[in-house]
Amino acid sequence: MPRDTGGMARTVELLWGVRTPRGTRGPRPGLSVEAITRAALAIADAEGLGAVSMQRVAKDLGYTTMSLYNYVPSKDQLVELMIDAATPPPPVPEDGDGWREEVEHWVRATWDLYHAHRWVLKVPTVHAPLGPNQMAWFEALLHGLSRGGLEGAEVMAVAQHILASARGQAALAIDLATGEDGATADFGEAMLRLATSDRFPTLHGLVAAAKPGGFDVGAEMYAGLRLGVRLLLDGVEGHVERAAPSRP
Amino acid sequence: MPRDTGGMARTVELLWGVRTPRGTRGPRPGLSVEAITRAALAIADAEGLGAVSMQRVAKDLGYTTMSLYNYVPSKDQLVELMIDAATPPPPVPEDGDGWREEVEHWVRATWDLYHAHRWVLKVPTVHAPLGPNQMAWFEALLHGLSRGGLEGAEVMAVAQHILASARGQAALAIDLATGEDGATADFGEAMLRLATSDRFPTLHGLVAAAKPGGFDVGAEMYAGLRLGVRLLLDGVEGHVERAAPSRP
DNA sequence: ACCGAGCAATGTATCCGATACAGAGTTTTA
DNA sequence: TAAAACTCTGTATCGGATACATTGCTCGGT
Repeated sequence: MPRDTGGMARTVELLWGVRTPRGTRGPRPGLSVEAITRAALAIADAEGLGAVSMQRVAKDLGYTTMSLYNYVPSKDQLVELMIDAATPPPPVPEDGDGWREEVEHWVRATWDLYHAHRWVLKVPTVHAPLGPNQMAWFEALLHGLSRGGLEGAEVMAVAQHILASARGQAALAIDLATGEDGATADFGEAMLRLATSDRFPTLHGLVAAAKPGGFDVGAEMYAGLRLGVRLLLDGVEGHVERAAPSRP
Repeated sequence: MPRDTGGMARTVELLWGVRTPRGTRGPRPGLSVEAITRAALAIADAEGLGAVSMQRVAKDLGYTTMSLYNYVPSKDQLVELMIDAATPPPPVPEDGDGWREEVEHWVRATWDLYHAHRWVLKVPTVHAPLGPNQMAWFEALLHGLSRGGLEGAEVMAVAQHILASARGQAALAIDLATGEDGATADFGEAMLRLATSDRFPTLHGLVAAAKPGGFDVGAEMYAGLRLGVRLLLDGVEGHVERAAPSRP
């Protein structure tokens, strides 16, 4: 259990660069939060989260391990920073797009984002988007959704719903595609052998039906995500119409 | 990076109790996979995943750390076992229930389940439900959904969608409620301060609107989850009707 | 009964990784 | 120009996972 190396206040400070204005004394700093974050991010992108250790980051930067602690209070915080740093500006909605298209583009972009930084999905603790970039990304989703006509709290609920789905599907897809954790390619085999028709009738049926021919897990799962989102948005439309039948 | 302590084959073996029939020789085993799993589970439930170490589990059982490795090839595998062990038999659909009710009950049960074992949401790598209990739980969802009239692959897609949402919402709710990782109660405050109306107009609006009065995060978020699921199921209904308008 | 194969438990040792702490050297400011 | 405020460094501690060698059962075959 990591100690209270600052709590949320500190995290936020770091994420938003509101660093307590350290005096102008002492030697010229050779490092910076940004440099450290960048280095860590590079490692994670290239070799996975497991390869990111304070020692490793420091070595890549040509400094001592402990020097990092002058800028970042703990590794957990560093990971926090990495996540935000991995998040680019959100997709810009195209001019003619309806709100549904805007949302669907967002979903696609999110899918791609997770694929570009698979390690993000391995970070255990997930909280609300705290950093500026994460927040901006989420804001983009809210923007699209809010055009759909939902009431305040509903927008938030549906947004979280979509975010969770995207994340979950991406995580699964990546896990199935990359045979990392031991959940490997021979997954279908095991499924078929284990999901016997007596104990798991529905599952068995589905797996058996899907069996014919190896298939592209990624594409398959993205299609699934897409379908889910579409159905959800259908539901949203219906809901909005029902609530406010006063529309031209 | 944990070595290949068995791969999925081994994992599955363990989860399903298909242990290679170890000869009948040698001293009477004092431990068992089940006992170890139970002990670990108890620790996690009581003190969180962070408190679970091989040393700790062994100590609780009154054995040496290394003796555990006679039964469980690695800690990762143990966690896998814990997750499956934490999953009880799925909710049984009540007789008069329509398929939507069945699904919604499932969602509720899942929500409760995650709350009963918060640590599960902190396990980084998530794969398809592999263990028998996990599989049974998922099967229950598939069962409900399949009654809705979706086509094979669609059932799977929507099921994963729902599972991901439930998991995501629960994770967030728990994270906000439990001030664990540093994301603490003063969350709303920070939100308001950071989500300025110029950079995050929509978010700002929503947060500001929701502000009046502290509120029950848990209830609030469950309502959100529920709404999302309902809208999704609305979408499913529409989709099914559209696809097969031939129904009494 | 007897012996050796096969296995359970132990104890010890290694190898990280995070992070506390105590200098040593560098600027700045009073 | 000395003290203050820092940045880096080096070293040390504290877990945690897990390899390995050892000890001592216990059973199956004689």
